[in-house]
Amino acid sequence: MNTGYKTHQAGTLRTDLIGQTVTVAGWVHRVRDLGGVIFFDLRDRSGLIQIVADSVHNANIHSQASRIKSEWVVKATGIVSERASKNPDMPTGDVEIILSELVILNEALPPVFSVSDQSPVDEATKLKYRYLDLRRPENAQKFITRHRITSRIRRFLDNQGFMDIETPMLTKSTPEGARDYLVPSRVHPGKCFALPQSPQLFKQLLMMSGIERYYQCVKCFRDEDLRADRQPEFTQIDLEASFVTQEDIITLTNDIMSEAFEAAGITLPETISRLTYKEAMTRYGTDAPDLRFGLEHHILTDILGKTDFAVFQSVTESGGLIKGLTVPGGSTVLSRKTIDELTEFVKGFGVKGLAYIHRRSEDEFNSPIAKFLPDQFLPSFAEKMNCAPGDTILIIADTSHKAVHDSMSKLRLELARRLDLAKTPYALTWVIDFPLFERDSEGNLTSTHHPFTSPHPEDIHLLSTTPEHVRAVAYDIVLNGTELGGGSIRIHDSKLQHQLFGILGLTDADIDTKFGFFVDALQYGTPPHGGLAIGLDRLCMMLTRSKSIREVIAFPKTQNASCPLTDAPSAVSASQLKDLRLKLDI
RNA sequence: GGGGACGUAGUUCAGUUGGUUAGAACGCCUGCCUGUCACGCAGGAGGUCGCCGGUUCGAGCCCGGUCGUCCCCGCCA
Repeated sequence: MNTGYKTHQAGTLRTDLIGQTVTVAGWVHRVRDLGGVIFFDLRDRSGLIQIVADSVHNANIHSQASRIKSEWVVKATGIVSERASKNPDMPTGDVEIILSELVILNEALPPVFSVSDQSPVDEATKLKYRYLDLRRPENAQKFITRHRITSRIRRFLDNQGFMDIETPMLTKSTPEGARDYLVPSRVHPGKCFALPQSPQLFKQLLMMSGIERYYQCVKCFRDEDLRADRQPEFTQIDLEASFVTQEDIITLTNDIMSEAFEAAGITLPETISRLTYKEAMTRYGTDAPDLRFGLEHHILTDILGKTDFAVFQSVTESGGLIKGLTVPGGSTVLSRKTIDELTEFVKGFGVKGLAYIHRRSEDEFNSPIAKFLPDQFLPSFAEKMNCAPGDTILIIADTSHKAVHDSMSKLRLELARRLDLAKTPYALTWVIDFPLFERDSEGNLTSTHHPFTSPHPEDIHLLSTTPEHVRAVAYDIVLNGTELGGGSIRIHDSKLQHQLFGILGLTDADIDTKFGFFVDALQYGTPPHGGLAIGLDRLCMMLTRSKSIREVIAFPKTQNASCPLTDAPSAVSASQLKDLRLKLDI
């Protein structure tokens, strides 16, 4: 980057430039004033270079350099020289610039917090001065990585024949799904646009438009509560293709993952495994399992339901579920206190308790429920559970299957965290064969994925009889227990789409108001099509080993969805409200 | 909507059972210092203990409320 201000990037200077005169420009990172000689590190996006001003060698330049302070913006010219004492910790540590000309481009207030070290800062302060926070090299590096990932994926999709097409940000509110961010229309008093939760309908319309392959790195908006991995506005790598099968999308996405991991300098796991939804729920209790460690669940309803333990009996008789898992080395690692803590932990997910069986040695077991179990039951049970001497079996039983899956899933993660079991840094898996529908809290059928997802061809005959048994051609990709992305093959037949809306309880009038334009379009020659969306922020978060999604978003929101830097959202003027014909009721 | 943690100097934190003048490190200011790289040394400035109210002879500390930040549950097709 050779510009009017600089001949070189600070972090790129090496011994091959010794003897050359260079000009660099950037921020004063850190000053070490020894009196007669001043060292400072100049920082630009590329890194740091040490600059030295010597009072004997050049008294004038030394006196100029004595003024500078942290975060001043300067332009420095001098000869690249080999250092007398090299610094092996710096990429540029073999050389330094002997300062011959210094231009102070801008002075700066002392930074509110240190840019030159990585000391923690309160989140609100950090975000209020995000431009200082982003100067920290470790933080800036995340955006360099994010940029590399994004541009690699774009280039890959370009090469695969995908076209980048923009879709509207001002669009129609859809009542299903997350809460919409609304934008009132001035021209249409009382009516609102919604910001898109995803470009779902538009990308399908693009397939109907004959585009065949579409992608976009696109902002999506959901007005729901935040989490460490959730922001109200986030970016998806959204793609859709015509004349494709589930297998095509999975293969393509595996290649995208390969590109992304490589761009981040991380070796992609050798295998990207596949689980059906049913397997995932049985073995891990969740549709987004973390496969970096074992601790697989076993379903024990049949085995333990017939024992004399009253809890297991009553749970089984009322159609409940019993699950267990084996903790290697548990009888030493899981103290009484730890088990009590874990019991409290699982109670938070709606179950009443946690049973344990320590296998102290080959045939010595220790468990409060042992007395309810038949003679000679434990050794064979332990074999079935892969419970070796020294291991522990943990068991949860409840009438609510969901509570058992939930609590066992969270227990599995908690155990892995406490015992540091995740030895593989990354584990990717596909989860396929999702159910097409699930029941909401009132018992009504709702779409698991979204209402445009194609039913599994083998299950279409079940639509009218037992819809909850219908599988969808829907697939999620899961990285370390986090859902990274998901998609489906869509319905391209308007009659089937109509039938599905009907099963979801939509009347013809509902369909017409909400999706009329879409159902219309389906009838004009829709190709078979399908696609997927990858959460780019989450992907970058995981590939940069960040603790929060905020670290890979340049200007993120706080947990209450506000921005300390701009103070958004903020009150608007009476005249703005008047233009929109809005009256506040607060 | 709910549960939990936190809020003290510019920054990060300590602050004992409620008791005289609230401390440390880094940063900042002044001076000294020619090979540092977290430079070093000496000195100095810097506080509405988030805010409001209460209890008390007395509150950074106890109680209530409120605001802010984080984590989680609900929510996120």
